[in-house]
Amino acid sequence: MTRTFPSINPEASPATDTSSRPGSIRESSWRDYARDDLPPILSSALACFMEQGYHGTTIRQVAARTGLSVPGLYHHYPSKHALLVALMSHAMSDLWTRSQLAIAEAGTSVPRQFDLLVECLVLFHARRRELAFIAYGEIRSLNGTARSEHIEARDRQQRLMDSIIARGVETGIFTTRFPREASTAVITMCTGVAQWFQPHGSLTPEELAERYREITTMAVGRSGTF
Amino acid sequence: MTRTFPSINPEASPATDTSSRPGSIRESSWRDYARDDLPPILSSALACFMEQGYHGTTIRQVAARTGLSVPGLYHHYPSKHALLVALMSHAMSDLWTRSQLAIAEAGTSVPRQFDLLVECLVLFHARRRELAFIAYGEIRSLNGTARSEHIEARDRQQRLMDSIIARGVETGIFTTRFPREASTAVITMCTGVAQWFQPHGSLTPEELAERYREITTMAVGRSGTF
DNA sequence: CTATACCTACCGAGCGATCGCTCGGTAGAT
DNA sequence: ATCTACCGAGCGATCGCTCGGTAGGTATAG
Repeated sequence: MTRTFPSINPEASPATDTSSRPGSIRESSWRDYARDDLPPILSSALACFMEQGYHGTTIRQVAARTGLSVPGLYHHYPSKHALLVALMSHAMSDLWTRSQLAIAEAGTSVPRQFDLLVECLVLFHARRRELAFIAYGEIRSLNGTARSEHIEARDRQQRLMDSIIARGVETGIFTTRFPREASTAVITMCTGVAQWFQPHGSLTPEELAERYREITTMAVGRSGTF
Repeated sequence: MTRTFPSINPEASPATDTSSRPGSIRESSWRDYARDDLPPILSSALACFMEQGYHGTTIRQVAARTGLSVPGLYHHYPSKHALLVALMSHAMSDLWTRSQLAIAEAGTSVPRQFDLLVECLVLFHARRRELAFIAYGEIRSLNGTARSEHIEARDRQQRLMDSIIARGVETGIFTTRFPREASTAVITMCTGVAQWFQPHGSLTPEELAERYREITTMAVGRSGTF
């Protein structure tokens, strides 16, 4: 029943190596969005889901976009639902990995943890806009265990922000009277970026992250100078 | 071609009159969500769209939920798409009407306009949670002119907040360095309420509106005392 | 007062199209 | 001989929608 389906070669480009650049021995990898490692079929599925939603997309459209026949597609994924699950879990695990790296880089300073987590969230939802859009908009299209696992991953992400803000309020660094709602508001702001950000707009993801860092900082009421 | 389709009687309940209560001659109507005037068919469609999305919902499900046959439903609405259009335009015009009433009540004070608009937005997205959820999540399911009209209505809502924050920054009442992004952030926060608010949770819509008023006030950097 | 006409508000049955998915293959590499 | 990586054809189910009705109310003519 539980067959393993191989995935199409995730483009093993041997030429460009962005991990080591002259001048910097080790960049923070959670800021790096140079390579998009989505296999071709998932990339096609993502494009279709963006345009028409999960239920509005047919398996034939995904196959045609990839240059495959319908049985050719089913050789790689057992069902239409599996395409959505693969996209969703990829999105949530990628965001979780980046978030943990960002917080690790921040060390023990709570305001710095807050700053880097906001930066991480904004960068992800701007750079992986389509993936994040689907991950937050198609939850109700998930069935069974995949749905509860996705919601658990989302709640875990929320608790990360909750705990940072709660610690900031305890130590008097953040002055907001409503830590829980402020956390929800900050998370909503950052994930909402995926719903309006335009890659060719006037702001780069990095510029937006800096502005959102300042706005969210004011929202939680950080004491001291800016 | 353009037949007019009548709507099912929007419940003419003659008994309860909530508009005039003892002690207050005229309440602000934009805060009143006592009566939900959605016709039965649209109410069924909304429930189905919430559970499975527009494309995931069949016309037979909507009909069965209303207690009608399929042709019976088509007597009232010419197509499945028309159900979505009716829900969308109802949501946007209701929100627009309430927003204008809120700002009118605020008078010429910019901070008060900001406060009441935030309160109006939070109340709407908490009290009309399902309607707002569909209105922001099913835009891509809209076709033709309905889509562009909906987007125009959404942009008009955004400009309302933009102009208030811009005036606040000009007069020095708001100190944010990024009025445009702060406006987007505030709108995203408030509309995002529809994605997580639970009617039977620990906060009433009114309590949440008050907390969000304070959080958004800090986000735009209002000068002076709180 | 009745007869006919016309209206709204529905429904049983079903049409053509399309859906997710599968069967039974083929081509090439190992 | 066996594996991966596909494909042409098509199956049963379901989709949005429609055809040709019926039941009951109201309006007008005789």
